[in-house]
Amino acid sequence: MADLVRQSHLFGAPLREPPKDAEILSHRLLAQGGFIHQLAAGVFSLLPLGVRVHQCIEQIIREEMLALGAQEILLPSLQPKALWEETGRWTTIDPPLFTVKDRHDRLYALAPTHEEVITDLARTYLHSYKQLPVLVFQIHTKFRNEQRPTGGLLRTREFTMKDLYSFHESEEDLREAYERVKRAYGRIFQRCGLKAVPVSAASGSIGGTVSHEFVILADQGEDRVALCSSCGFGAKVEALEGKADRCPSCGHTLDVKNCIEGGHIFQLGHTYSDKMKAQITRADGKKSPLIMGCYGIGLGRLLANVVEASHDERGIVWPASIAPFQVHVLDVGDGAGNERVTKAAAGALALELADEGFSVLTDDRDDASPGEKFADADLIGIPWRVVISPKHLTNNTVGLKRRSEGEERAVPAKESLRDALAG
RNA sequence: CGGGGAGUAGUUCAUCGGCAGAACGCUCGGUUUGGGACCGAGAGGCAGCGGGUUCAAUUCCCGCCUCCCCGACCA
Repeated sequence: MADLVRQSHLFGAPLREPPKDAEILSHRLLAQGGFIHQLAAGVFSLLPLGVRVHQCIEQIIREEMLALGAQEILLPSLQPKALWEETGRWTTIDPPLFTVKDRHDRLYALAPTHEEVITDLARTYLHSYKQLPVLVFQIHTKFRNEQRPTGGLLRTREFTMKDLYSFHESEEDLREAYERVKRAYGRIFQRCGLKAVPVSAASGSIGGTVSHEFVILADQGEDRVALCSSCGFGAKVEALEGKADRCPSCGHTLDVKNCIEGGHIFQLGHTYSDKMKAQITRADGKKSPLIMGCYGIGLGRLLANVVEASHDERGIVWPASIAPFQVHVLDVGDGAGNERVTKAAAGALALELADEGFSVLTDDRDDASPGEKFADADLIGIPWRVVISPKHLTNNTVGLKRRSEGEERAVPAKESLRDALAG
């Protein structure tokens, strides 16, 4: 199935000027590039370009989750008040719940996280140690009633999250799974083109004992992390009780740096299973509470983090693994009446590439000048740019340029182009 | 939730008591074409909402709503 989109019909074209409210760089580039559109404070639509990147991230995460042996589920966002009262979080969770009433005045929470619902399922379906360990995950919408959303996609009130929950017979099993998930998280960020490091963190209103955040080092980050250059220790500054100047592990001086949170994993233990009476029968015939872990990554934030980390003065530079398209085909005339021929050649090439399995965006706009097409291509940030012009047609070449590199080079059309794109 | 700022054309912004403006974008015609081209003609507005002052309010006053920024809190 050919994956080909004509830019003349793209829903959500790049804007000449960024929206005035976009101050954070990733917000500006994503909004100007036509990836996202803001509806309300902290509430965004994903336009086709944004959805394509989002889906690439989803796919990477899904692959890593399945590789862990996790099974995909889909849990409801509407959750009855009574369920949240079992853990006490109906009133204590921070930020406070978004709530809605049905026609009978019954109250529901719009789920900010799914520990209650998954624990309810676990106590229904898990009864024996023989079923354990078991890992389940979903990629789904979360609602968080933040006091102040900021930075475009960096902190929103509605967002897509991958949340994974693990169930174990013992704390030891939990720790083993926790380490496996931690490694998978490292791979996820790496595959998305980000360098993220796991550091000790505070558990907040999720609860539990041990937790780690995956943080992305960034000057404009709103959080602070303390790193030890000597032994590799790292912790969120807020998680360090008292002094954040010396490493609690080896005593070396700590470097405090700005960072952005990319993911958070928790060893929950039996906090939720105690409150919700989720128990299994062990080999010795006795009952014990399920031991749980939970693990989250915000997809929109991850997407924004990639833009923060990978851009230049002209626009976004997508890593190939999550780019909205693989190839951007541009036709450029020279004023000698060749537009029709050039456009036809570009259209044909775009279709061929799409038939061969490349995802292709083709800038077929009649009324856009070459400069405008180049500027938009740089802004959108597709890894490969292929230019068809009368000059290239004459020489039987195409202009090939990597978004991440400097100059365009002429390559012989057809096979050479395939080789270059494949390499 | 405290402090600050802002709501006028699709977008970015002028006008600051007296018939609603520009640039860009959009439509039509023509000329252009390798880094955001040009000429001409057009369409496009309850000036966030509600009240008040005034002969007259986009403009002054009051209330509300919304958005942004800085703080305190979070994937």
